[in-house]
Amino acid sequence: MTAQRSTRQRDVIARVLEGAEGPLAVGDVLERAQATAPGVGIATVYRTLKLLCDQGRAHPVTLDGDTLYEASGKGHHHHFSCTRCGRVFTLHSCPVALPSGTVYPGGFVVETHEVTLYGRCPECVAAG
Amino acid sequence: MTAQRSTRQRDVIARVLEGAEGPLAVGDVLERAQATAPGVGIATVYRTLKLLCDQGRAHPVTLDGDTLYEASGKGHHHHFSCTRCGRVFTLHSCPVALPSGTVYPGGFVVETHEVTLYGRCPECVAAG
DNA sequence: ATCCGTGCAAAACCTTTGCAATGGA
DNA sequence: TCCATTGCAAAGGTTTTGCACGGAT
Repeated sequence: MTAQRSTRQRDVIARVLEGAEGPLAVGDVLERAQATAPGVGIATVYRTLKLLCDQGRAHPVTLDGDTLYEASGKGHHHHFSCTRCGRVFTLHSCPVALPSGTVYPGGFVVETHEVTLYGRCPECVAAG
Repeated sequence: MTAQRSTRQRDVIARVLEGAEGPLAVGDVLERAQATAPGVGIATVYRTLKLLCDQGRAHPVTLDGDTLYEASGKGHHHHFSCTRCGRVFTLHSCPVALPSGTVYPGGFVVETHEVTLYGRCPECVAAG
């Protein structure tokens, strides 16, 4: 077991994920982290994200080919990807009823599921 | 509108996608295309996949961080990823009822959706 | 005969890694 | 003090692009 040190960079990056409105791309994390801690390097962001994922404090979400990261422990949820502005939002209601153990037609035993909705976010709907 | 030419490479690549048992990675497409047309370059595969996607004849699927491609026109379907053997299956029934235009809680206007189920495929269930 | 499409190699990206310097415990 | 962590830059891997040749119309 390696000793973990608490550093300003790690705290800032963890806080960026926790305070986000949805999963963030590495570049977004870097940008937001730099707003609080100028000088943070991209390598640190990658290393810290990997660390947080290994610790189970965050996890990757691949959406539309991009790998995004979000903090764990926010309960069961899904994502909405805006086809106009590209932002990804977290949805707290779930459109499917597939409890673990459900047998899907064809004999597939479902353990978990992921749902992603695509469309216009409220702001983009308002913007026409 | 640019004129489209029919070439051996494009035909072969399109046929590879259409004949696949599920979505394929770029490397798989290259490998299978070369079995029929030796000498096909990776750049042509990328360019042709992009072309087919633009034409709506194929589309990308990102699964577990990898970008895979599959032929279009196989109807509305989703994917089941087996957590034991890693294979991806196509599911022809849909567990969500979200027609285009549905307004989701929060004011999100849904255009399309993607669902991926994870669990044990029939074979892996049988294998214990 | 056009000029689009191809293969090759270089370029552009994204992510990881090596290393000396920094800073937490 | 020790050594994990950092920033930089170089290395790796993947995808895209520039260019001259080949092939479809």
